[in-house]
Amino acid sequence: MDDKAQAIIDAKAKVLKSLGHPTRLFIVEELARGERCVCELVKLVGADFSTVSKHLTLLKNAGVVQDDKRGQMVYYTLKVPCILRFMDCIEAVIGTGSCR
Amino acid sequence: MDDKAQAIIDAKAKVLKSLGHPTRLFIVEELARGERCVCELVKLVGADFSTVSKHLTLLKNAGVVQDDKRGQMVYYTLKVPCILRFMDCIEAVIGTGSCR
DNA sequence: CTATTATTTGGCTATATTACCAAATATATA
DNA sequence: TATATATTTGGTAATATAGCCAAATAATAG
Repeated sequence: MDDKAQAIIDAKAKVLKSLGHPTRLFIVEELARGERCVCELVKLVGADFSTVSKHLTLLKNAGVVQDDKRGQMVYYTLKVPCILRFMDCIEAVIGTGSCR
Repeated sequence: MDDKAQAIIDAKAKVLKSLGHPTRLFIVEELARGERCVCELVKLVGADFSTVSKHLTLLKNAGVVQDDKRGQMVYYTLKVPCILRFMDCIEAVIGTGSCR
């Protein structure tokens, strides 16, 4: 397998891995219903603020969510709603395809 | 969140997590092309026999692949081909939905 | 039965992940 | 400015993961 193919596999795996944790998957499914601030997610998840924040950072780094700071709150939204339709969309997440 | 909802999230996360490793994702994509024995996958992956075997066991436990021993060889196949269309199919993987 | 091939399992080490607490930062309000 | 709220960052300990080697199993060939 060449470097490029390997890089694509790695990127896809990273996205999948980011979704492969109960808390993060829960967050993604919650965000599928609309944007949420960190504080709302903290309440829903029931974990420490810092824990939720780190999960969100990881999801952001994977390209799954994006944040928007308004005032003192940070609102997160699903960057790729199609992630709920999924494998079809992994290519789009990593920018090598389109999301239908 | 009640226990049942949590169990569903956990199961989905387990599937996603199983796919969230480059080697395992590679294996899944290779199996999408047809069944392969462990020895073939070992050659393709380029890792130790035991390493590949463990990845396969993990994928099997996640419900993503199934094995079939014929003679001295064990052939693996994708249990849910729709995993390549994906999120749509996660429900099917854990038996709570259908795969189109 | 012995040797060979295919695969899994056990053991071990290095690395990564997760979660919490405490501290730092940023913004808004009194 | 002092204070409160929202969030992130740093530190740390417990747990989980990944990969290799060696040994155990299973099936086949001779």
